[in-house]
Order: sequence, then C-alpha cells, then structure tokens
Amino acid sequence: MKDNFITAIIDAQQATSRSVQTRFPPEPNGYLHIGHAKSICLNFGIAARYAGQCLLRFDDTNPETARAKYAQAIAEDLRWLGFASAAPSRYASDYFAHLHASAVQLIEAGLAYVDTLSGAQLREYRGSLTTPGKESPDRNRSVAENLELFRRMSAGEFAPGACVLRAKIDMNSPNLHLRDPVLYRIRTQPHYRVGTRWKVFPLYDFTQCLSDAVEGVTHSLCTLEFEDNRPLYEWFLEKLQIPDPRPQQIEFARLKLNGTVVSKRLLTQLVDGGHVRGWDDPRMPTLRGLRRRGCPAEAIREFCAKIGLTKKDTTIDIQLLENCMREELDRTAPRAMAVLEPLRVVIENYPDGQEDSLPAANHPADAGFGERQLPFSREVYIERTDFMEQPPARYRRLAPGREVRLRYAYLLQCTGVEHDVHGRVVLVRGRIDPDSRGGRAPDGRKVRGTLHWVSAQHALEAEVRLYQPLFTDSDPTALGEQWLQALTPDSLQSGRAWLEPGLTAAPPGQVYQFERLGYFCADPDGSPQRPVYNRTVTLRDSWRPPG
RNA sequence: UGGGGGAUCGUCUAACGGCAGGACAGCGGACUCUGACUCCGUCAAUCUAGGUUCAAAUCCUAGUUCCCCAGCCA
Repeated sequence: MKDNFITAIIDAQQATSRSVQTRFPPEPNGYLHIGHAKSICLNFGIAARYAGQCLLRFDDTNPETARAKYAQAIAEDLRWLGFASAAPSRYASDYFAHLHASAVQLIEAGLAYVDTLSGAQLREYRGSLTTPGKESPDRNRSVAENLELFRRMSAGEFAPGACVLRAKIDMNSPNLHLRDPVLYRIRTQPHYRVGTRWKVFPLYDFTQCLSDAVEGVTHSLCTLEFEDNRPLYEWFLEKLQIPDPRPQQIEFARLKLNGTVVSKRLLTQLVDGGHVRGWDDPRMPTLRGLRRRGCPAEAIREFCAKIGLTKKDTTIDIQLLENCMREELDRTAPRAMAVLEPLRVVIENYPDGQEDSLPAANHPADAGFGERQLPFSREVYIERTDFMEQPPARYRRLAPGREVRLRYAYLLQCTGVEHDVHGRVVLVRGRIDPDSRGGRAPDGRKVRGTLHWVSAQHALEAEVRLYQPLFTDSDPTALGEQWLQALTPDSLQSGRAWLEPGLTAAPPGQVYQFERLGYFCADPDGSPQRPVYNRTVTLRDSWRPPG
C-alpha cells in the first residue's frame, strides 16, 4: 500500500498506537466491478500495511434485494482477486438482534420515535435543500407508546409503509441526513438469510456504524457521497455510548473509468437490456467480465495501486488498466502464433507433401516456459496486413521482391502475386532460403521484418472475439438518460482465426500472446474442435505509415 | 438562495513555506527473430485575483468552477 491521505491520517494516529481494522462491505445485490476492486485493495491494503485485519461483511439489510447467489459470487470474485480473507465472512444480518436492541435503547433515551407519516408526507415534512423541515405530529409520543408501537411493528402487526422508526435529531438541520432519519422500516419479504424472523429491517446509516463498532473496525472507509452521512454515523455511536476508540469514517473518491460505466445500476441495465451477453461479458468492467476477458487479477491490483487515492473526482484512462494488463501478461503469457486475416503463401521451392517440425520458444525472455514444435509445409498463412504490393516507406513486411523472416522458420522472399477478378491479392508466391531453417540468416544478413504465420494444412480454425470499448463517448453518463445512445454499435466483433495446432488444448482462462497481435484468452464457449479466444488487449503498436 | 466536499502536465498522482517530481498517454530515437519487451530522450501543470513572506501549489482574503445531499436504497 502506497502512501496516500488515509495512510497519512493513520500514521499520525500511530503515535497513540492505535490498532487498525477495516472492512469491505458490499451489498449482495449484484456483481463486483473494478470500482469495488479499488475499495477492496484499499481496505485489505490498509489492514496489511498496519498488520491489522480486514473483514468481508455483506451489507444485507434489504431483504428485497439481497440474495445468496450474489453473496457467493462476491466471495468468489474476492478470492479470485487475491484476497482470500482467512476470516469467515460476516453479515450485517448477523447483527439484527443487536441492532434492534440498540434501537430500543434509543427509544428509551427519548431519541427515536415511531412515525405514522406516509412516505409522501415524510418527504414533504423533510423540507428541501433550502427550506427547513417540519416536525412530525408523532414526534412527541411518549417513550412507553413508542416502545409499544415498535414492539408491534417488529411483531408484524403493521403493513409495510404503515410506520417507521425515526431518530429524533433536528428537523431544521441544514444537513438533510440529520432531519430525523429513518432507522427501521417494515418489510414482509423473507430475508434470504434470516427468513421471516424479522419484520423490521434497519437502514444503512443505523447498520453501518453499529456493525463497524461490533466488529471492532477502526477505520470505516467509504466513498465521497457518504460525507454528509458522517455526522449521523457519529451521532449513533455517541448516543449509544459506544466506548472509545470509536470507528472513524473516512471518505475517498470512487473510481471512474472512461469509455465505460462503473455503476451497478447502469451495468444492470446493460445486462437486462441485452446490450451485453451477461455479467461476465468480456466487455463489462465487472470482475467476472475482466476475468473472462483474460485480465489477470494481479493487473487489477497493480492498477488499483497506480491510480492512487484522493478525495478528488477523477476519471482514469482505461489505457492505464490496459498497460497493467500488458505488463503482467508480458511476463506470464506463453507465446503462440495465430493469423486473424489469412493470406495464402505458396513456397515454390518447398516440395508439396513435405513437412517439417520447427522448435519455437514459448517465451522469448524466459527459457523456463520451454519450447514447442511448429509444423511447417509448402503453404502457410500470413496476416493480410503483412503484405503490400506498393509498400509505403519504412514498411518492413512482405512486398514483391522483398525478403522477410517467418518467425522460427525460414527467410522468405516474395516472387509473385496472384489477384482475383477484382484485383484483390489472393495468393503470394515465394521462395525460402533453405539454409535459414530456424529463421537465422546463414550469412548474417539483416532481415528487418519478422512475420507470424501458421501452416495452412495444420492450422486450427477458431473463433476470435475482438472487443471495442462499450461506449464511443468517454463519459456516457454525461449524456444523462441518453447514455445508451453512446453504445458502440459493434463492440463485439466475432471472426475466424487460424491457430497453430497446439492451441486446441488450452483450458478456459488460459492467456496466450498471439505474437504481434495481442493477448488472447481461451473462452469457456470453446471446445477442442473449435476453440474460442477473446482478445484481452492488443500489443502496443508503434508502426505508423509515414504521413 | 442551505449544507458537505474538491480544483497541480492531456489523464492520474507527489512535493514540513525552500529546485513543481513520478506514472500513463503523446512525440522522437536506440535495440530487436514480435514495429512487442527493454533502454534513452522529449513535450507538458499549480482555477482566478489580491495579500503575507527573502521565498507560496502550500498560509490569509475574495472570487470562479466542478461534484454530492431532499429513498421506508446503499
């Protein structure tokens, strides 16, 4: 964990030898995305830096939305990200009895009351940003009456919406959150964990601070939009006489990434609207999407370390994430060859029917990856973009009369071109230097261009899925309700590719570098007969034709 | 016209009142059996206006501007 404004706060406290405990508190109502990863890395990183503990706590106070499948998926994603969290998960619903008793305590202290105002009235009485609120007629009910009403609420005697429990704070506060916030509401849906035992459920503000206190959380880190909630957080701790040291809420800026959306609500709409294939669609900034795309967990962690931490609203360039992926994958991905847009090359001086097997390094900088054998024959495919009849200046690839290297194979000189009736190149003829087997020039002559290739008769046909950013606009949310209009029309481009034969056996999730093309990850949709590869990220490409 | 926060290269992010540094992106070059990787170089910033000071991104004053808050969501 690098230094940031939160470590500075904690460092200052270390003088008084404060221990450190944090928590990651997702709601189990959706899947984790890269924005959560920022919070995860922060919370676990802080705990690790100060030799403390970070707990995973499901914030499952809302029975309408909390679901077991999400909790399970979140735990899974967290593990994948690299935070195994030895401690068992906690659940806010574990604390319902304690929370309820705390509510009773507030009522007894004259600090909470049951209000029968309707939702609409509640809103009206709350006032507005610029006008003060109005006290509810129920505000001065006696303690005994409140106790009795809350008991009946809790016993299920009232319908949802009939009444709520509110804190008695200040209807004139300029901070809307302090205008007698709702603590408990009635819900009849069974809760996925505690079933029908509870008829009343605590709201966020009441739950978060007390759960933190119960667990011994010292630093409760959350995003900026909760800044106004902090006085309320502290109010509960004080009125319930939580002993010092009390948990301290500190807010930081949430992550925004350009070219995508990072909000559960919006991501849900993408899935529900069929704009992507699901939560694990490789275009999604969800952890599952990134994983399926081939992004290593380590790259996400590195990314989170690099973006830093402040209270400033920021938008991170997606290229930083891509850079982290390339950095990690360059180290860890074995190399392979594949051709996306094939152009047939006939090697005139290589006998028809003859075959050879050529050794190729699986990683040019790490011999530990070993070698593999590549079949070679009279006809090979090269990338269509690696041949030009009239090449521009500084073009290092194949052109009539030019010589290039077929990687790990032979030096190849172009001797002819064939066109179809439209004048399109359909075939290239060439001759290899028989003394260059392995790709080395026998006389040491410089051959600038090196091309990837596959043997035509041995090539394995596969599907490749190429992805564009989901949105054409760097900030689609700036379009308000129209945000979906910024969707990239063909953000998924599915096509065929020809792979070297060894690639048939790759397990889903395995990432290769297809040399000169990019990193590609085996997709679970594939089979040994027809593999499917997702392009994780392209290689950097500094080649630009002049002009 | 309420309250709470924020403003440093294009984008992130550093800098006790003491040389505005780093990363990503861009550009140029070297190297290269991946136009990758690596290496080198380069471009580029303190929201504005006053003030305090030998010295201000930092302190003071006044502005500007952006974000958040009116769920029985979190």
